Amino acid sequence: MARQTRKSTIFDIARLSGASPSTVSAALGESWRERRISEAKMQEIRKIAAEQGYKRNMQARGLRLARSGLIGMVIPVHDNRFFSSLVQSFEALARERGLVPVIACSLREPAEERRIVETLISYAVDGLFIAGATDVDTLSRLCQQAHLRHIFVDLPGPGVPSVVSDNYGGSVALTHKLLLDGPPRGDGPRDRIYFLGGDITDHASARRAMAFRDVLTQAGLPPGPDQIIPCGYSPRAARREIAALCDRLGGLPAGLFVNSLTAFEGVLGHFTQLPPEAFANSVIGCYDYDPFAAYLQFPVHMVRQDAHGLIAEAYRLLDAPSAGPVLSEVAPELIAPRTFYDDPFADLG
Amino acid sequence: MARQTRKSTIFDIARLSGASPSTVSAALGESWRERRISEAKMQEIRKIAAEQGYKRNMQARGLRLARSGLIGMVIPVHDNRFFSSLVQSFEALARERGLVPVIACSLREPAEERRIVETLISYAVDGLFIAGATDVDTLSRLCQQAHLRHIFVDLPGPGVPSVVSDNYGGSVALTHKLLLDGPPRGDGPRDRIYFLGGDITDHASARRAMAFRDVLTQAGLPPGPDQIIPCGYSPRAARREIAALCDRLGGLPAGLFVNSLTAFEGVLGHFTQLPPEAFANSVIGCYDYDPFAAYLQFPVHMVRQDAHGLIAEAYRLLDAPSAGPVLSEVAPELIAPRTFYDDPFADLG
DNA sequence: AGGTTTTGCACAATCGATATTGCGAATTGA
DNA sequence: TCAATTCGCAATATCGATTGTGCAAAACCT
Repeated sequence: MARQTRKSTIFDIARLSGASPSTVSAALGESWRERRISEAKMQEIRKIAAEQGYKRNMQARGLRLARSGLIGMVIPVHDNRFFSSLVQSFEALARERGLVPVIACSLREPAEERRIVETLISYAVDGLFIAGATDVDTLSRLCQQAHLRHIFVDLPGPGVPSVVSDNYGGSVALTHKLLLDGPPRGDGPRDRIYFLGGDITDHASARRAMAFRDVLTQAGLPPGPDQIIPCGYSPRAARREIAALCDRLGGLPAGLFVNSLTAFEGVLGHFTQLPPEAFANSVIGCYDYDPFAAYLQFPVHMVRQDAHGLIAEAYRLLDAPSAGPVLSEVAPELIAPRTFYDDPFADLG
Repeated sequence: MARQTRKSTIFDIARLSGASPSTVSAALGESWRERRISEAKMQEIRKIAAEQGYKRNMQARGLRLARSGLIGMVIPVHDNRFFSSLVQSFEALARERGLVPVIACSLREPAEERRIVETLISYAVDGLFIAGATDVDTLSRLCQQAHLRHIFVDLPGPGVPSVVSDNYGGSVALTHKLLLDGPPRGDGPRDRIYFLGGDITDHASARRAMAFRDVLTQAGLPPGPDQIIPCGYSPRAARREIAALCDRLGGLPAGLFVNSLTAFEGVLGHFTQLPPEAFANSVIGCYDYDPFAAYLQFPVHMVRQDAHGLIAEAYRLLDAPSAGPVLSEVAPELIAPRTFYDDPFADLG
């Protein structure tokens, strides 16, 4: 609390306590025992440090130790339930380990992803989680050059420990639901099920689309190429595409598999302009869960990815240098329409 | 790209280029001109550095310069549309300034808030945004001791630059809506409007509750003490309270003002167990906006806080050392039920 | 030509914390 | 009682980048 104009350093504490800087350093850290600082001295130094409001300079410490106490995470966007849930768990577990989380979002821009990773390397982060990255190869190369332990989440990296959802399994379950819950179908275009959103070149979307195709094919309803519309993750593009589709079909299709919450936002933007009865003969599903989206005017089947499980597994892989599988899959959960998932980790705000 | 086992430093680049470390430092930074490094040498050094995959050590740099290039933000939770929108804008604007955002969430725990701020001070962040903090006085004192520029967002700090929503105005508008859109009311308990959620001891909730009270009083319907239920921000508590209320009233009240998205999540948890017709004679409003919440089975009036505006204003105050008002208010926007707010800043994922 | 300024860079100090080493004094052992 | 440990701490080097200072050589001036 002392009235000082400069932040105090171990040298100030050393002067005030009559000890040497190295003793102060040891006394304030974990190592005072093995450095043979007497308990009395340790207590005294800590008392003075507390009085002075001393806080150790993590830059100096990090420079000396060649590590920072920071742990980084790259995500595409923040304001999306899936990614913000990932972040929420990432933070909690980081804090548990005494690490300080640094989160950056790339807006899915490869150049931005690169810059972020380079920056985090500059700050000597002790580990890096990369979620939903587009240019995984480059990022992984950067990290390896810097000897930085890193884990890919949601989208797997090349030969690098990765944790992803069981996208195939989740998509199989969701597609089944859409088939079974839908109205009895003939073979007109409006009787089909459509897959909308996502980028088919990324692993997650590719797996989901593959499952979608497989289930439909098995059911004797092999999808045509127009039934898969990977229009990216932008709400706007999704809105445009669903509007165009409804135009073509003269109404909603029998089933719609929306491949992300962001795309679903766009879809919703279109739906707001339709009368309630427009949904009567459609079943909607969305890969990813949002508690509000689960209770819309029309029933929505949702797939809830286990964000906490993904992150917990990612930390596990980060700790085990090379044990365990390179690609770890975590099962998602199919949430029935109008079901409130009572997330134990969400009851905190 | 060189095959090296250690991260390269300016000394390595110096050796390779035949220049001195100080020259390398200048050549790689902005100051090469004023330090009279010839353009040829500068180019040569940069080329070598690029080849070596050199990245400067921000800890060393930060230690020397007494600043870090980091900018911190404390929020209560991530997986909440309001805060994740704040974070999204915070990040974008930080990146624009060449700063690296460090975000930490406190789960509204005063002790955690303190630890976070202390930690960020240890890392010498160049500025700090504190959003939705509970123990503002302590946090502000910590920052002032460390000579750390800081701004309170959402909840104002004591005599410190703060940016908040016009909570009173927003609440007046929302309460009006609930009054006007509701069914014609008698004077039974189910004809009243209730205010649910939030912590009345914090500035935002207090202002909103005051506006709620004022509007009802002006309308000749002064609220009883039971009509304001500040049960905090936990979904679970809100769920419990709304269930209890419905029990007492024998159904939903004529109007419900839900004072945060997290509380609304809990309310929804209860609503999922009610039949659709239960909402027939009720009007629901929620302070804060979520695109999915805007399109639930029943109409919901929402107040969308201008997250981007709040953050932009906060950066402005952070830059202007003491100019401008200490408390800056940003107007929120009332969003009609089933309206899709097309956020230009959200169309990125 | 001889002095002055400018150019282009090297040297050394510095930021704050930590780990290794060293060195008296206290303690132990025989 | 004297050597051998052990104890408790101080000195010192180090992490990597930046900045003030110094010093030759080149350029300029009269």
